[in-house]
Amino acid sequence: MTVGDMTLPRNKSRRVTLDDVATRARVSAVTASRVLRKPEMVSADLRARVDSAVRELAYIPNQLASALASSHTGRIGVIVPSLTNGVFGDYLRALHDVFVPAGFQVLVLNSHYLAGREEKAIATMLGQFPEAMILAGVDQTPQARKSLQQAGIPVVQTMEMTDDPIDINIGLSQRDAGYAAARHLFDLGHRHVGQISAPHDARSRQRLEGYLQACAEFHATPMLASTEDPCTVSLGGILLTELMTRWPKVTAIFCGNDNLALGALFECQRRGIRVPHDLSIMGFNDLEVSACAYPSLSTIAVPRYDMAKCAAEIILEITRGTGNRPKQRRIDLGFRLIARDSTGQAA
Amino acid sequence: MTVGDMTLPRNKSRRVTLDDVATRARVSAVTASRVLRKPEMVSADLRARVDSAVRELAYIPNQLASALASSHTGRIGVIVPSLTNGVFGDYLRALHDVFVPAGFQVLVLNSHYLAGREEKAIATMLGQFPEAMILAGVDQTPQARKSLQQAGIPVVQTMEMTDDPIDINIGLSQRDAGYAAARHLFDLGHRHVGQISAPHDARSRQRLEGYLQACAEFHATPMLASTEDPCTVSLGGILLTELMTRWPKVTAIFCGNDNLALGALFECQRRGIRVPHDLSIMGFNDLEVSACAYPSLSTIAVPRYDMAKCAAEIILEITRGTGNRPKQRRIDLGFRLIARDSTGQAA
DNA sequence: TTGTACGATGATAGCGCTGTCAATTGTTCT
DNA sequence: AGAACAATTGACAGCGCTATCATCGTACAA
Repeated sequence: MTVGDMTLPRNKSRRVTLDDVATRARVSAVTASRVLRKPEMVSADLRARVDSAVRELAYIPNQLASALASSHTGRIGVIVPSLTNGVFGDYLRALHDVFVPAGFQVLVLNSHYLAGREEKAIATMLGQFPEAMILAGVDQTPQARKSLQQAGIPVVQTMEMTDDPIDINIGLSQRDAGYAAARHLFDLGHRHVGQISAPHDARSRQRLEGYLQACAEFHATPMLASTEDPCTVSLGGILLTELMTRWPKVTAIFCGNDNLALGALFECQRRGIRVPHDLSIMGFNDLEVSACAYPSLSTIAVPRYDMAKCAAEIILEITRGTGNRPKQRRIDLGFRLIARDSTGQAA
Repeated sequence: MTVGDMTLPRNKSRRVTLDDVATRARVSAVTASRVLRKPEMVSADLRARVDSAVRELAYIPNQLASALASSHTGRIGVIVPSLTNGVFGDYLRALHDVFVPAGFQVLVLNSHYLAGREEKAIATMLGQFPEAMILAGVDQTPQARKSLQQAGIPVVQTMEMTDDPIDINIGLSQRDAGYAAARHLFDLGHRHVGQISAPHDARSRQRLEGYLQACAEFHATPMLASTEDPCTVSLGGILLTELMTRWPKVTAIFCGNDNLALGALFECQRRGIRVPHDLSIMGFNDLEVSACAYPSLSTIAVPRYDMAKCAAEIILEITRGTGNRPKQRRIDLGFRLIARDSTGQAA
């Protein structure tokens, strides 16, 4: 039997453990552990030995054991209503950009725009002992709120504002943004302004309220088409048709989001409705596609990257820093109206 | 001191543990554990006592400790190159549809189309001790392959086919699909067929090869425009411009994916190029938007939902069933060509 | 030389839970 | 009545890792 054999894992079917690495590097398990966590505390010689043992054995640390022993999971729990919605792409990217370099792991769960699913997702997530939680929206169930508060970790609610945050709240006023979108159309001289939406979440409804407020201010009749179906691009076309059938005089339309706007735009092309000459189309979210559509879509840009980045940085500050919390618990990051070619002066 | 005090967690700042529950219910920790995992093994009396203790203390099991002790995490590791790409929406949905009802938890990590990131993601994931891994693509690094093989868990590579799977392979021939797409254009009589792509992954390159094969068969000159930039809709417009500047005679174009096709379509609208009269556009993936674009986009539909579902079901069979593996390690689920309005006969 | 300080390394004891098997009880059968 | 058995319950020993403190050696001041 060679030395090489001796230092191989004794049990072929067993996973490689830290002890295997330590044995092979002829150091103690503690030292091997230190090489992985605080290399500067170990001499160059041993560090090299351990490093090569790790490589040779293709050792992968057992994070379960590590987390259990250190009561430090290095996990951040994130719950979003949808993974595929372009909005959350930038949002998750920002979280990764901040957390991954800081040595944290981002765990994402999807609530599918359902409060019940969100509550379950929160419970599941808490069972993993995340060091902080980031949520989209502010309408968690009472049960979920209670669990989150008991967990004793930083909790950031994002995407919209609330007067009563669980912990920290970073977002924007969806109502104001909806108002601004509608207002943009009224300011262009339109008096027959419709709205289409697929309101799964409170945020869609708040944007709708903003629209209604603008209608009231301009003494205009609200003209709505909406559905409970999940939001898709083709739905934009369907809702547009529905709206224009009911209110043929519509000259401008505010779409609950850019996907609906895109669907509406295609439907206009299909039906020979010129945009913006015959109909102005306003979107919401400023997805990447909106800028290059033809005509390019006017929309509202929400600071989704910055929102998530801000949330992440605050959590980092609390978690690893001196544990000091931000001065203010509520941060409004605002929004930007982006007027492009799909909206124009009323005839 | 009352009995109530005695049964509260001794340390206020500590999280409630199984021992706290057991103490309060006046049973042993093992029994408390059984009530949670195999209630039928415990008498009704004790079960009730433990249940109420759990509720009163708002006990949340520590999954870390549980997993460490039982070496059964109930987790499925999934690594996708992108979360926002519409393709992976259906894919992840299928995985959830199968795994969540079966009591598994789906952990998703994003490799951002980078082999290095994928290797890291695989390592991270394996550190969580998943009971199976599902990967997109077949081009894992040698190091990653080694780790996966050592892990001794089912590994399913999806989205494309390989002759040398790590374990199980479910997908389709991207090359054949690319060939079919290009062939569709040649069959319509086009002889100047271009291709635009943003080939991050091997799959894009294989589709490109399929295109090149079709070109060779029809004695046509390959006309390519591609970039290393991340794929966006607007990129479709940019690449189309590049292609048509270089080869003005192009009458048909095969786009590496539907996003590029959409961008190309908008660019055509912008420049007054009629689709399909002046230019036929062929996409790939059959995203939701493709069917309702104007004109609707011809494309290749890949069985992304079925692929993931099939992978999930095989894993379930192996993991919980008698451990028997599928008869064949390689499963080709094929693809479908969907001819819509964006492709037409050559003039 | 002796003592002190400090950096590097190791021994030990859990983290919270579950697998295993032993102990206890009650039940049924001969 | 006693044996055999099943149904419950508990004691114990880890899972793989890290926090903590003890130990060792070396360098430096006294």
